[in-house]
This record gives sequence, C-alpha cells and structure tokens, in this order.
Amino acid sequence: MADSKYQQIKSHILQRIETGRWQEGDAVPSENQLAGEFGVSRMTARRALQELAEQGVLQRTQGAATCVAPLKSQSSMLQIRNIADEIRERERHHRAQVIELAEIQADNALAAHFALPVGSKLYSSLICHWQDDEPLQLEQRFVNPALAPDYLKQDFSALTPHEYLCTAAPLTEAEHRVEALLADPLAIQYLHLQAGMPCLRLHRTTWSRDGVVSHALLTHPGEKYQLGGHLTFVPSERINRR
Amino acid sequence: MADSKYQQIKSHILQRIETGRWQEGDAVPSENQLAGEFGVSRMTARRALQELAEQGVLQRTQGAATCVAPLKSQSSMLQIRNIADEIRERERHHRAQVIELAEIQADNALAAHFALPVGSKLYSSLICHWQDDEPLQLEQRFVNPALAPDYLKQDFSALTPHEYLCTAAPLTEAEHRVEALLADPLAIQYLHLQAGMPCLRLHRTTWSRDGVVSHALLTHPGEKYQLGGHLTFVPSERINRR
DNA sequence: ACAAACAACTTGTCTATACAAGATAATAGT
DNA sequence: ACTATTATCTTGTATAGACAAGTTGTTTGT
Repeated sequence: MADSKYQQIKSHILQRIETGRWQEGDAVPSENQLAGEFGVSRMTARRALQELAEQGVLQRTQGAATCVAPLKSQSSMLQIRNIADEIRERERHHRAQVIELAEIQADNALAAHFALPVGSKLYSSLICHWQDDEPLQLEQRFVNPALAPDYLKQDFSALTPHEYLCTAAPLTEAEHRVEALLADPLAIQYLHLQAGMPCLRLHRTTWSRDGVVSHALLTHPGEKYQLGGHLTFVPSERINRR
Repeated sequence: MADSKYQQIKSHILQRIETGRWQEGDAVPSENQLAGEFGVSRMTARRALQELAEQGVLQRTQGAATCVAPLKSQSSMLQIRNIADEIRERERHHRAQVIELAEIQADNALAAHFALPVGSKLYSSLICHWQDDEPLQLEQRFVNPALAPDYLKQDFSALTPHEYLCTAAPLTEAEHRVEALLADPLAIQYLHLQAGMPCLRLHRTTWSRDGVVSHALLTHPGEKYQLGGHLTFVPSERINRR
C-alpha cells in the first residue's frame, strides 16, 4: 500500500516547500543528491523533480539547478485581469480615485457571501478607475478582515486592491457573475453617466486557501467590456499540491 | 537541429490523429511496437506516449492499451456552458424556438470576424431559448459554411447549435466579450422586454483548428447571468499538439 | 587585469534490462 | 456449459550506465 518511491520523494520535497524550509528561489537537491539520500537511482529521483516541475512547483534549468518556483507563478492557473494592467497595456494612463475606505458590518447578503455571521466586521472600499481623463470602472469591494487585516492601511492610488490582495492572500479560486443594469446613483455620480444608461457589472468573488477573501462589484459604463483578451473557460479546481 | 527521438514519435502520433487515420477510441501502437518501428528503446517510445497522455491526447490503462482520447474530453480544456444544459441542470424545461435559419452575405464586421472576404457566404440562425414558459436567451449566430457545411440542415429544436458545432468542428479556442445594452427591437420582440430595459449580451467567437467556426451574440434579458458556476479564467492558448 | 581554456558540476536524452501489476484471451478441468 | 488456471499481452516502476548539452567557477596563459 506504500507509495512508489518517486511519489515518496515528491511528497518529501513538497513538505519541505510547504513548511517553508525551502523558500521560493532556493535550489533543491540535485538529482544525484536525491538519489543518494533516498537510495534510489538517478532516474527515479529525476522523475520526482520532473513531475514537480511540470506541476509548476519547481523550475529547472539545464546545466544549472532545480529551484523552488515563485509562488506567484501559480497565477498561470488563475489569471484575473487587473484593470490597471489592462489600461497600461493599452498605453493609456491609469489613475485610481479612492472615494471611500471604511469598516462596515455585514448585512445578510454579504454575510452569506463570506460565510460569516450577520453583523461581522468587513472592510469596504469604493474606488473609481480612470483611463486618461475618462472614468472606466467603479470598483466596490468588500474584504474579509481575517484574511487581509491591513487592507484599510493600503494606498490604493499606488497599488490596486486586487494587486494587494494577491500578495496578502494568494488566490486559489474565483467566481464571476455578470449583470446588466441601469446606471444606479453611484454609477451616475462617479462614472459620469445619465439615468437610463446601461451598465455592465462584474461580480467577482475570490477565495484563498482559508476562505473567501473578497467580493467585488466592478461596474463599467456603456458597452463592450472585454473579458481579458482571449480567454478559455476551464472548470476551477483548488490548487492541490498532493 | 533535429528533434529528439521522443519528440519525433510524438509528432508522428499526433499527425496520425489529426489526419483522422487514428480515430478517437482507437488503440495506438504499444510501447514495444513503437520502439520497434522507430528503432528506439521502449523507454523512449514510452516517454512519447506518456507525455501525450498527460496532455490529454491519449488515454492509457495499465494492462490494456493506449487509446486516442475522445476529443470531447478536451472539454476539460475548454468548457463552454450550454444554455440547454444549464436549464436542464436547474430542472427546468428547455425549448428552442427557431426563428430564422438562412444563408447571408458577410458585411464588413462579420467578414473581419471570420477573416473572410466581404460578401462571403455565411450561415445565420436566430433562436430563442425558453426556460419553461419564459424566454431566457436570444441566440443570434453566424457560422462558417466551410467548417460546418450542414449547419442549415440541422434541427435546432432538438440539438442546440453549440452542441452541433462541437461535433462538427471540435473547439480549440474561444473568446468572450460581454456587453450591456438597452433592449433592441429583436430583444423586445422575442424576449418580451420593453424599451429602455437593460440587456446583457455575450459575444462568443469559437475557433477550431481550421479557423473561426462561429460567432454568436447571446442576449439575456434582465440581470445576473451567471458565467457557468465556479470558473477560473486562464489565458487561452491554441491547443498545440506539437 | 583580462580572456581563453578547463574541470566540475548540473539537467536532458537514450539504452537495455528487470520485475510488478493489470487486462485479456486461450486453455484445461470440472 | 461453466469455471479456474495459465500464458501472454499491455502499462507501470525501477535500475545502472552512457553520453550530450548547458552553467559556473577555477585555473591558466597572455
């Protein structure tokens, strides 16, 4: 019932990485070293390293070494477009206007989203993203204080909430919902719309390993918000390193 | 400059599959056979099969054989929700009302979408999808006749266009764009809306290996169209079997 | 001080062999 | 006719060895 040898070596390496004993960027033992330590042939040790590299846990370079891959490179599994990046890619100027930053109490709907009791403390932010001198997105966001305790201390004119949250609580999963609606008072005020104009709202909930990190309502004026260039949809899975 | 041996074998297998010589479900040569044919060791032939299996091109079962994986199982790579499935999953009754089915000539915009000359022949369909006795989606679709020549002969009250196209031209890539707009005349008529109501329109372009298969405008009345349950967004890539 | 050559590593490809484990079809015993 | 065994396929794991190819640090020659 015991695992095969290369599986054991894989587990061993993963454990060292997850406990932080081998940090990202560190070189892990070479094929020959592992072979020696575990009393297996080089090809068996190699297989362990190889498969972990394919999973994106390790990075190998011929001639050099095998290193622990940077954790953010798991964003290859979960790439969520960042409005600031998008604007910058179009060679336009991005500016974030922080309208509100507060601590609130979860109402029924929010509590349900975060799987927390009604009345729980939540952080809330309202930010308007400008492209050049045109308001492009109104970002209303609610954040789980347990998973991002320093949220309110951030300067979101420099770093978008999404960028900050990615560093604070690595994403493992996300859910999106799209809604068309008529401009509401907030949209009218900050996106410079008129009553009766259609808006597009993207609801985005993000998870990290320990639960719901954030729930965002991203409201776009007018039409045709492109969902991040060429995209394919794949069923989500928790990142599982086992 | 020559590819490594296992790469050559991989290419050979992929070619046989793509040309249809080895159909899905067929068994491909065993490791030993390949080793013999190519004059390599079994471990080298094995590596080719192994990597193709990891890519999802082949399916291996110990003791039995290695078979060409069903192409539709690539839906793990590219899962696009089907309105009919969605409705059935909610245990509601789905009905497709075929409004129009015609051959048209591509205007500028359509021609650009399909990378075809202006005036090229295209197939067009207009279908309204009902959930129970409520119109839920208006599907306006344009199809490349070269890739789905029998499109107009289908009975779309039985099989949705999307389902049919999946069998006619296996998808390799898709692009989505979301738009919020005010109900247009078609939406008002078929989705039973009133002027001034917001609509959500999903633009979906799908590719197969040989080019753009179809361009669809999926218009939803009202609000909150869920983009297929839990989803993660990943950068698309052409399925590249080389 | 600088550059070329070298040695000592690393990972990448490949071979030939061995045995284990699962699937399948033929065979033998009842 | 049916079951159990067996032989023979398959894939899966593992070994020990060889050479290629890329990286890095050291040494050597100028």
